[in-house]
Amino acid sequence: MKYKATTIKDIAKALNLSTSTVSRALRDSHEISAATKQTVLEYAAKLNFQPNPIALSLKERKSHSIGVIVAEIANSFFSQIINGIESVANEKGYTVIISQSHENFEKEVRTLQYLASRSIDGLLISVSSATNDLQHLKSMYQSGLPIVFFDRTVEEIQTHKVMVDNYQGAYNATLHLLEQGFRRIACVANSEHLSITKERVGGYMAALQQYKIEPDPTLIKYCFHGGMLLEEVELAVKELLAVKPRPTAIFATSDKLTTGCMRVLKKHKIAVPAAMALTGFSNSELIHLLHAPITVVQQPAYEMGQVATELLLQLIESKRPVKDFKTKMLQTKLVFPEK
Amino acid sequence: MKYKATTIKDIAKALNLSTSTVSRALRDSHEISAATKQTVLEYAAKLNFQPNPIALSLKERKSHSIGVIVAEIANSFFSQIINGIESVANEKGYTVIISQSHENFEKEVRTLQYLASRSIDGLLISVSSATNDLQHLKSMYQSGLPIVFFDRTVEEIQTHKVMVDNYQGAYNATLHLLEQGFRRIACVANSEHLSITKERVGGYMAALQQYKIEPDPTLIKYCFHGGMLLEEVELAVKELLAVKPRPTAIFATSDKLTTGCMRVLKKHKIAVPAAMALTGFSNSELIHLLHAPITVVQQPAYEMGQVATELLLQLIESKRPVKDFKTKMLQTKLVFPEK
DNA sequence: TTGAAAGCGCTAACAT
DNA sequence: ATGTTAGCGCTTTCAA
Repeated sequence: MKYKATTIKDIAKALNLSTSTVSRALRDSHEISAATKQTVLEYAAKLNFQPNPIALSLKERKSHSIGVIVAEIANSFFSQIINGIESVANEKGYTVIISQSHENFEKEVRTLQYLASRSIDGLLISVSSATNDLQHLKSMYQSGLPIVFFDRTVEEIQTHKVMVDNYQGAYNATLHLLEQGFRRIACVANSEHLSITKERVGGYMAALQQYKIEPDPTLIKYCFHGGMLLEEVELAVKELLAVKPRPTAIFATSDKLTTGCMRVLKKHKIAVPAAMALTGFSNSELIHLLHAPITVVQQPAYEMGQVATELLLQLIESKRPVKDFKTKMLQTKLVFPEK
Repeated sequence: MKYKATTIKDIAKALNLSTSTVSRALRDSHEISAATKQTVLEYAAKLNFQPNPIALSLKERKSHSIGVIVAEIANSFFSQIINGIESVANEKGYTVIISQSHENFEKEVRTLQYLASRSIDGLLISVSSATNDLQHLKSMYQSGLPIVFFDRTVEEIQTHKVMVDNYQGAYNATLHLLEQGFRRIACVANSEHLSITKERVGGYMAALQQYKIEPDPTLIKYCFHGGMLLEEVELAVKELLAVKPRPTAIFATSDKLTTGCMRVLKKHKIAVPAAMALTGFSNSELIHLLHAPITVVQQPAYEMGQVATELLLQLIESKRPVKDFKTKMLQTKLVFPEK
């Protein structure tokens, strides 16, 4: 029951030309007379002719689509990144296919296979918190799929990468707590596998050391599912509350963990910041409306999406194999509560 | 620099068969010997053969992709709907292409054209708050594109529709305010064009009338941009605050408006609910963490996405033109603050 | 300057 | 049961 679009053939027939001539006219070739070109163009415009992208793809062996894998789109940070990705991709004529790993390794592998089966021309990925084995990405990469990592990058694969200065962001946030007088500062971190976790925990520890405080391993809790399961955050916070002497502040290394901690603290009726201060990474637009106004590390998510996409399209459209890979590092911003 | 995938031809050559035989083996045709089928299947599996979806699309004149247009993905309500859409679509082998109108009419028109140019097999849409003219949708529909409307539907186009019982949801929320003793209840509504606006304002008025309160038109404010511009919400709230006697409660008809009102009230240091009660539609997962715990009308967004997609795929895959169109109405839930 | 023909990967009607 | 061929819509040699 689908409408049959006009093809180059229809135009050729109507104008008594060959399909190649019509094609040339539309592609603005030089080997064609101005008059013929004119006729074809006018007729095509009248019929609102649109070249069939699928036929084009088949011919060019390019789908003009790129795949994106994030943990979940219902997360301000990722949805802002996606907006940045789309702004660049659409402008360059690429379709964006968005998939979610839900912080699940098997889902990530399956979703990558799915994207590959849809013939994506390239991939943008922020790996899931459960991803440790990189075989699925390595084999795709080796078979020629251009990949750009953003946010959560991986060491083992040599390609373009875009992230924020996680170390500095975490350092700033922790320093802010220290400057406010907190000394027992705990850290609720994402999965230990992730690049961002190592970098952010590193920044946290550096700030402590700056204040001559020896980082206490019992104050660092890792959440394998990145906060997708509230229970794991609850467990982490509970354990922290049991540590003696009790920590007085928490630094959470991701959006989901920041709001997760908030949720748990509220549930246990622990006032923020009176009984427990809280700060963390977050790009939520509702952050200033939360019952406890907290300071957060904000990432230039939109920009990160744009930069990553530009790099990917460069890879895709490059004639020769690219060997010079860039790692772009953007700056975070410490955002204080609106008074 | 893209990897060249194995094709049916490669297999045929290697096995000394014709492409049609290989094709038949892979498609599990009956007109083929078990032995040959076996050989082909094994070889194909070894090479990890994946049929080229683009070639298939060209052949079948189907892209196996569906377009989705929502106001913005960085909105819990919509991202939950998208999750529902993807769950059904992917299972049935369809790719979902997500686009955002950002509540802008021109963007919606452009994005629809873009989707059409990508040969989508069908469209799921919640129209933008700025959409009044439906020509773009009508002409697509008339030329044969299957469309299912969800959330914000339109009267003029006869097709499947999925939404919640907006009237009842609004009625319940307003009634809740009335039961708490509020009598001067204002309404901050979305664009007047939208189906959801009419229905929700209708439910709001019905609840008032139930309490023998004559709805006061000066207490109803419409936001053309659906709250995308905080200024319009601020203006609405300011105007409401100037009305004498001043309203004591606000019912907001959408997610963006509910949080928008909250933001404005906070900015103007108006305590919620002491100085102004607030309730409204919202699917935000952070709603219970807000500084003022509010009651909200929650929609079964995930389910809405699933139902809409099932209906759309039905339309797409139907052999004969469908004439019997369904309008599915789901129920909302009034969610109270966690104590 | 234009047309004819091949080919991208696959399926299916038509031979054999 | 298997092969040959045409064709989906388009671009691009190669001929004229």
